[in-house]
Amino acid sequence: MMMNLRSDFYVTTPIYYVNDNPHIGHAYTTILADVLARYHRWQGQDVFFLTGLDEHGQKVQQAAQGRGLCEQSHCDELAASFVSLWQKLDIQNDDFIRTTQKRHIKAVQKALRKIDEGGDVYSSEYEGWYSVAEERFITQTEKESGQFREIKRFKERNYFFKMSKYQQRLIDYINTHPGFIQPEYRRNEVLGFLRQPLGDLCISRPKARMGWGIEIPFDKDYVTYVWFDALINYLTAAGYSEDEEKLRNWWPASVHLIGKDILTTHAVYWPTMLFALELPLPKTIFAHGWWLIGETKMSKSLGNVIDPLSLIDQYGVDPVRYYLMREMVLGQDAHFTLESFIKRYNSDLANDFGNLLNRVSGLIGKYFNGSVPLEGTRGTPEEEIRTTANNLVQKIQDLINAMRVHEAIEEILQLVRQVNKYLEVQAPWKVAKTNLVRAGTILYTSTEALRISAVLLSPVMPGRTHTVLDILGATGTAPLWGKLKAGIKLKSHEALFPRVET
RNA sequence: CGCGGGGUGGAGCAGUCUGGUAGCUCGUCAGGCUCAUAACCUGAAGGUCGCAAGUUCAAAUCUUGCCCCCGCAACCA
Repeated sequence: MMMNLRSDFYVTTPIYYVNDNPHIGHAYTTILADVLARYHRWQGQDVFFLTGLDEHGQKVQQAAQGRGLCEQSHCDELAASFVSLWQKLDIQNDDFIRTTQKRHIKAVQKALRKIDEGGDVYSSEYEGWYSVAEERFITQTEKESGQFREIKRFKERNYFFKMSKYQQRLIDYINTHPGFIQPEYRRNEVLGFLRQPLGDLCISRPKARMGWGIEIPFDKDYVTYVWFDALINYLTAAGYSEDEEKLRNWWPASVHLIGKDILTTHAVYWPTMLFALELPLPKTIFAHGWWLIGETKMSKSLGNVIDPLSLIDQYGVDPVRYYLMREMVLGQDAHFTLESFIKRYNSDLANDFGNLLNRVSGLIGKYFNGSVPLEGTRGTPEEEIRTTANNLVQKIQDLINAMRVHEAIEEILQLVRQVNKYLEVQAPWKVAKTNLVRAGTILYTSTEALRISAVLLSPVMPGRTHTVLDILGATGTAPLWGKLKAGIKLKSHEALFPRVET
């Protein structure tokens, strides 16, 4: 990974289009960004985590009209629903950009002027098939698909960005920067795409047809088209229009998280735009897969289609964050089912992690009056646990830097399982009857390993891990072996993750 | 032959680059333990590693051919 050449970390989600309410896809990307941001903060880096909304365009205009609202009111309402979801999901973003904000309008117009002055913009008549029903141009293939109504031959003057000019430069860049587009097979897809001659990008819409957008600074009859508007947001928030100092600090972004559907726009349009703007390219563009809800027909007939977000109210936000992060395999699609959620919840969180807390706190309560015992002399089994825990810290950092979140989580759970096994073998409930000092060593070791697991899991489950650390009297401590203080009275508690009976 | 990814015990994945007893989680069965959220621990059953041929002392791993699944293929968030 070549992501961390600097000590700071700028992570973005796509800006979400406000023609509909937020769904699991939005939630997933944003949680992933939040988890990465928290891990990097925890590593001591300065972090800038950006998310936001794309509020311009025809579909927003239509959605607003359909609800009998003006565009801005419609956007404000949906913005509120996104913000409240982020609160519910424990998202700690540093900025929330909306493309209707003044700073963004300034940034887009500045960028348009810049590429125009650079000679990369021209105006031209575009002729093609136009679907009146869809209110957009369609391709020949789409026309032949028969899925579009009221098709007309249509001619329109528009502004174009000379994207084709940068094709070879982009190919060279991708070839010399292996980590730029991830996962690797997405990079190959982009390179495959770039084997065809690249066209130029239409970046305008006449106001007469679509007025809800940012006016083009050199032609008052036009607004800029969605993608040109949207992509610039990553620059706006980094200070492009109003703070050169800030821009130098944060640009280029460390990682743009995106869904696989918007790979081309981010891996082709955006880099060529940045070339034209004479700005460096983001270090990494990472495309993840999609959540499929159940198994289509099967789950429908079983009546199992549920809104994943509704699980938050029932099970809490941490298990939902955990499930989404653990279940999605790098870059691939994942299946969301209630069954797999409960399985994951019970086996990992209730049986392994939560139950370990109950075991150690119960034993310490019984044999040490609730106070953390002295570590004493470590034997071979204790050194094994300690070594695993110490090595785990570095391993987790490496996995996170490599964007392998689900593997990082699995590694932490391996430690938890190892400690459960260790307890079984050492049986402190037997040892305590003859050798209390030795029992103390066993329990200190187990508790300390649990504490380190909780610290390492905290970016994924900030709430419940904080509860664990609070019970152990160890909030804010580092994942270094020995930070757990002997003599601390454990707080009483309920089951951390009550088992879900099925 | 458009480009690319993949096919590993019932399920989901790792291992393939750097050939050499096929690993993890869940599930199933049997036992153990009893501190714990009927949790935990141990053991077992279960795989011709898509098919075929080749290279090699040795192939899931390298080569070739074939079959099947999936993604991408431009202005559509």
